[in-house]
Amino acid sequence: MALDRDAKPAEAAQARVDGGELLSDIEFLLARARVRGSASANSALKPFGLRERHYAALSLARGSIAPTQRDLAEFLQLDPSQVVAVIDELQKLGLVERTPDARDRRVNIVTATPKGAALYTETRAAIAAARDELLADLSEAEQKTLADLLLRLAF
Amino acid sequence: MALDRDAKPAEAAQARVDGGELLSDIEFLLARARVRGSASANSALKPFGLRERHYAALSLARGSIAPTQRDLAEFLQLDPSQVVAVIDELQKLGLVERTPDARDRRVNIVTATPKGAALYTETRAAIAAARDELLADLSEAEQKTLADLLLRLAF
DNA sequence: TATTGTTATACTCTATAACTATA
DNA sequence: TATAGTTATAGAGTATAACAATA
Repeated sequence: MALDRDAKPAEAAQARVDGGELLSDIEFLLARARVRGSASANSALKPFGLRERHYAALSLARGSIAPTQRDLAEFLQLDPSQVVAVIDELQKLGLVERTPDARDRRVNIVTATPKGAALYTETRAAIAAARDELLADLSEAEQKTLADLLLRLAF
Repeated sequence: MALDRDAKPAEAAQARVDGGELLSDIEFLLARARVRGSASANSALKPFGLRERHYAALSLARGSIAPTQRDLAEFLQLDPSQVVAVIDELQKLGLVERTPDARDRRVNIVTATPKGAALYTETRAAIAAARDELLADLSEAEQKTLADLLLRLAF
């Protein structure tokens, strides 16, 4: 048996490992925080049969400006071919529609159906509820600060 | 030709798409910021033939407490089988060594070689240089605040 | 000739289960 | 019986190239 090597997994590694420099390494922290964020959102979305990317695409599709698939690819940082798959699935579920642009028939404009808009509202609430737990250690003000800083970093 | 649909890709999507609610969605922002962070770090590491996970493992291996592979798995949130692959590669490059623990011969303790420690210093500087560009829009104080908040979110 | 959406393909990342050697 | 490391495998996620329809 190891001497100081038998504690609970989660905290153990932190106590046992010299994380030193990594713990102030913003890329490492971003990667780790994002894993927690994705897990939180995806777990909230699971009952609805959706994942993060579907939620994000649905959110944009029900916005005030109906996006093209190209717009979705750019904004969501997905390859156009990945957008095809996401929209295929959302369409199969009756949550969005593809409408060819009358002015340029190569273009598909993606809009949420009423069903899609309604489900978006539900899923948004589910994600927000999970988020409360995710961000429990941060005050409201800190959450706001974090979101602001991330927004400036993300774009 | 589209009317308001012809601008440059990057800014275009932001102007053209109603990102509204997503832009205050911390999970979405984390995912996007993390893509930028990983791209920055991986691109800095490319000349050295390493990727983020190798860098992180090397960082821990040259710390004051030599980790076991299990420790690395927990701290880096990698599956033990993935740690095998990472350490295999680092070992093949002569950057780390596996030493069986005398007290428990199942356990491998991972330590950086002098060559590994030296390369770590180099790669760390390369990542820091890339980071300056990544975080150019944030002041020093803001960078510090972001790192602190992420640390609390990440653990 | 260039662009949108699509299909196909491959490569990385992640998750799971089963095996071995040790305990 | 349980654990550390290993192997194998399958599933997501991501990146690239080529194609059809349209501009």
